[in-house]
Amino acid sequence: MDAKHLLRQHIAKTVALTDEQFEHVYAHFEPLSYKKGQALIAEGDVVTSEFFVVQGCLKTFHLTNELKMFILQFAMPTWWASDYQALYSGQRATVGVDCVTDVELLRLSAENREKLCHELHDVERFFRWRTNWGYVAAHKRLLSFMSTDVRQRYEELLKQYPLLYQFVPKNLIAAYLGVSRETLSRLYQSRHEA
Amino acid sequence: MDAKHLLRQHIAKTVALTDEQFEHVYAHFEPLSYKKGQALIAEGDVVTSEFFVVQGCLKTFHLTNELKMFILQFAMPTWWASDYQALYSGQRATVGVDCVTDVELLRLSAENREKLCHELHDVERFFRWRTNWGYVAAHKRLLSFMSTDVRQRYEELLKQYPLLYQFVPKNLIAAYLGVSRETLSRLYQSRHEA
DNA sequence: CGCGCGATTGAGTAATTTCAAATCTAGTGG
DNA sequence: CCACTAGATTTGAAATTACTCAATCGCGCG
Repeated sequence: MDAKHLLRQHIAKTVALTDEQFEHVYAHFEPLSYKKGQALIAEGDVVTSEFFVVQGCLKTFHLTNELKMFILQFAMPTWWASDYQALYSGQRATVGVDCVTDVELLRLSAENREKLCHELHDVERFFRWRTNWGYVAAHKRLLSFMSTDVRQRYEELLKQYPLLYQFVPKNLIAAYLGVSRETLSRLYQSRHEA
Repeated sequence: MDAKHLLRQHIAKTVALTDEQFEHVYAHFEPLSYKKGQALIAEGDVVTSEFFVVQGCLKTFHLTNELKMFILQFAMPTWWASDYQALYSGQRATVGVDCVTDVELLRLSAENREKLCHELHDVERFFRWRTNWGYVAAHKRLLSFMSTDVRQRYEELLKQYPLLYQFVPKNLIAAYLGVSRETLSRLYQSRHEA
């Protein structure tokens, strides 16, 4: 699936754009490719864009004391990623975004997003809904983080992304779950036994 | 500040509505009063509305095994609260919303929200931005939950809501921070000493 | 063959939880 | 005004859990 069609379908789930409208919208995106390990946003950056993942996997994360990494989310195809706090407030990035695998993505600047939202009511609606789902996902994750133990979060993660487990190093999984890799290692051993 | 003016000002921070437009919008809200302890949404409910807090304080929370309570957020005046997952997906509520104090609020049904969003592009924009800020806040909280210890989260909470500490029972504070009330109690003792 | 990196294992330590008991506080009725 | 009760808060001590740090294992690559 190429970037254009993927975005087309993704938007179509929320609002119906005519072909011309979509062409106009699409013209405001910039297709980009990155290699595994490259950074799209580093902490401290000024953030001007958000990214729509076409292929591959991104992670958004935060480093404490330059020591421990915490992963807020993995972004798979059709997901969006950025430091939205920085993007909307103009502050410096407090979270980084980089490539877990080689990725193909579409870049949209905040400027273009606002332009499109003004031009087309339907685009504004699309972004409202997209953000809504993001909000719901963030709350779900917060809740899962607060109220369930590591064991359960691990199960949930495997259920949600069966693939992730295969190509993502265990220390990243641990950083997503919020435990040390040693603890994670011990967890899925006892799981395998059961 | 009465409900109408508060909502007016709140919206004005994002978009400029004419008086007639605002009157039209306001007509879709229902002013309501509740007493401390009353539930606006109980887990398992079908959710049809969201709430704009005019006065008082709400909490959104989840109960595990009917035993432990985890508070996702406190909603103060000009904040919105609901189970947005339930509201947008039609599923049953997984989080409850109830009154920490006596509250005055404005109820907006999902139906009316969508109607208004269709009628006025600016209202759609308002809700996009509102949800954006909610999304950012949720991520901030997730990050704070993952990467900082209880002690720091406690300090942050006090800084963010100096008032909260006075009228909210400690067990709710503990449920917000994600620790037992015993641990919280021990924490702010050693803090007082320092 | 050996190096290097990710993953695992072990042992000791630090922090939080749980459960139980003691203490405190505000509101009520006598 | 005081005693009393219910709910909230604090304290203590044992048990659990994850963490750290260090050592070992396993495997791919030069």
